[in-house]
Amino acid sequence: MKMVSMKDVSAACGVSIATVSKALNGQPDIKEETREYIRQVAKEMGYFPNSAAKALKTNRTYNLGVLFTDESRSGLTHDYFSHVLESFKNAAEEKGYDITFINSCKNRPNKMSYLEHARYRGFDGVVIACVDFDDPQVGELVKSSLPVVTIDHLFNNRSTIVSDNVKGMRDLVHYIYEMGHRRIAYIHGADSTVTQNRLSSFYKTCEELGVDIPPEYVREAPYRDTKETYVETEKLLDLKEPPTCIVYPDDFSCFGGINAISERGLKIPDDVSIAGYDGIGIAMQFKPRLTTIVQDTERLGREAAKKLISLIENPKTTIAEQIIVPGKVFSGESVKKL
Amino acid sequence: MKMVSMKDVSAACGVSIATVSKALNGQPDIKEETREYIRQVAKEMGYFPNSAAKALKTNRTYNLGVLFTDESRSGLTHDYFSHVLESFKNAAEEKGYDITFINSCKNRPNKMSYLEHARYRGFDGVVIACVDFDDPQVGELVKSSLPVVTIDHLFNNRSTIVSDNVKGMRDLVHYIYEMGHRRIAYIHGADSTVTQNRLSSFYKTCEELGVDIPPEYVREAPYRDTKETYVETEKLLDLKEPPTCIVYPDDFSCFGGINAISERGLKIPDDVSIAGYDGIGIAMQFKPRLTTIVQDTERLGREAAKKLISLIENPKTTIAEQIIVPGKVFSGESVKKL
DNA sequence: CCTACTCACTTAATCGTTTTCGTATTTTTA
DNA sequence: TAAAAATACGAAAACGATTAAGTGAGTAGG
Repeated sequence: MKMVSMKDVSAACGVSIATVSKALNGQPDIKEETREYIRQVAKEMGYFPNSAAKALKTNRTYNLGVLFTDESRSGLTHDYFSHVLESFKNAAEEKGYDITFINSCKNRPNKMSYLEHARYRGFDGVVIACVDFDDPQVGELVKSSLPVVTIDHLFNNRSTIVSDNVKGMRDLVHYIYEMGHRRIAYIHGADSTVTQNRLSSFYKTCEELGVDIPPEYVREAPYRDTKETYVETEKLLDLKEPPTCIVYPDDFSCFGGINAISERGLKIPDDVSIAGYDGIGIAMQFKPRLTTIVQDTERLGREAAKKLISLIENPKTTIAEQIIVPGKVFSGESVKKL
Repeated sequence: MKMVSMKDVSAACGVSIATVSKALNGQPDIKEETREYIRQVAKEMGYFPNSAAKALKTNRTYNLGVLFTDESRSGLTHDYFSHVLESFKNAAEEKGYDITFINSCKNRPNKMSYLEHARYRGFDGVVIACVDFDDPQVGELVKSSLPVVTIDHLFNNRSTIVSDNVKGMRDLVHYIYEMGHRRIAYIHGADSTVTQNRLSSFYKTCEELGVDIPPEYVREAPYRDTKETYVETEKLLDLKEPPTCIVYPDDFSCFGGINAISERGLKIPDDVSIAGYDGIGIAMQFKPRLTTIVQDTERLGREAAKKLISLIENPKTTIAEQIIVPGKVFSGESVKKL
């Protein structure tokens, strides 16, 4: 099926191609009735612009690149990031942008770097999340002249949208403290900006509250790994003085802890309290509902899109900044009042 | 930053643009040493093709459109479909295709239909999943001349990849039957092809097995809705002869049932058995692990990509067919041996 | 009535490729 | 050795849009 082009419309209207272009794009030097007529005919003929031709001429694709992979290869199936992406996508679409994935170069037959891929496709801008930020290819992308917004990781001179992990962890610890807990353990995720922020905030808040955290209360398990949290939870429960509350890397990995706890015949929260991080749907619906920090994924995605598009459309006046999106304590039933 | 084009390469090499194009594309009428030289120079100069120009000329974008929305607006955050999409994406990338979302037209400023959007972007093909298949816009897309593959829904003359819901439900019912259950309830999802297949398979299998299903054992709740399954589960438990096993629309919605059951002080599976459908990670890890049908999302996505690309690259020899991907019973601990 | 503007449109170049059709040179064939 | 055929490359026209510059008709001003 042949696409109808401006040429066809111009022929049908008896005007030049330029006139059609201007009429359709709302240029001022076209008489109102001519414009209406052309629009009418174009519509009837089923005309739609050809994005490739438009992009070639204008150097604008109205297409945004999305770099969304992580070491655990969870990609789109990652609860947190899929929500952020969904929101990013909706916000971008509202402004007339489409989104395309920048792919893992290893998959590519002709292997391009992320940056090369972005240039090849002519993305107007790029959003980076959930990746290994130490990857040199990511660095290349960030240092390029493309508009870039990162999520949950700060680069020099770049805009970033971060979930407020410092305040989040702080609020969570405060909540737990106020519920009367003093023996608080934290199984934190693998090393990353996010983890560092949460961890240091955990220590700092505990110190402020005068809560002493023995070294064996702080352990590590990868994000979203129930097997590891299962093991670490066992170790915590085996301590001669076990914690009264355990904070997990994220909601998903909580379930590993829940398994370990209930296998010992212990009840949550009566015998042990637990808390997660993220606010994924299931954790907040399943009884006992999980006490957690709900990250505002909707806003994270929306702000990222807004910032990126602003960077694209008003490069002069848009400043690189860090936008911090607060989360909220969801007080489920998994932390007991002591 | 200026992109280096073939023109630049041709100037640097002292050959014509045509020669550069041919050399880079492996056309046969270029001397081997010239080709090597041009390739070398192009590489050094950091040349990369411009996809828009290429697409304009060849009418091939190596970009696939993905239509992935559903009435509950869960979009990317849908467990099942995000897994299928992830796999589709990986398979497509391996063959050199990128993927771009076809968006919900309501978001578009200049509202295009799905088909118009697909034509505008020049997608080589389109995959459709998780949408309201009765939407006239979807119909328009399916009836168009674009290569189309649908997931979990069959259209005339189109290729589709379906999860084998008939066999899946059959296997699940058989498993439950063999565990000794005779009073089996089924809370099915909202009406759709998927639901119809599962439901009729449920009835048929029960009949074959000589299991009588009283009408009040079959209820409806939307997919992924824990509140509704909670309510329906209560109704089932209130029956004078409650079921010994309840099958839910999907794993996620199972958790609504789990809540209802444990709130009554009943234990799973000792007092009531339950089963889900999907095989989402959490359900299979959390104790008692859920008995469910694991849909082969990896294969669904992969087959969809394979079929779509085949349709694009070998339109003559590729036939429209229905590819049925079987699932597997995951026998967790949520169905008790009676 | 002549000049100077506007207005509304057209001409033509251009974006970066691909591809058809030449054409000049070399190689093969009779 | 002359004609035919193969080889290696170039010129130029597209693809579908945008846009600067140009043009002719109508209007305004003096």
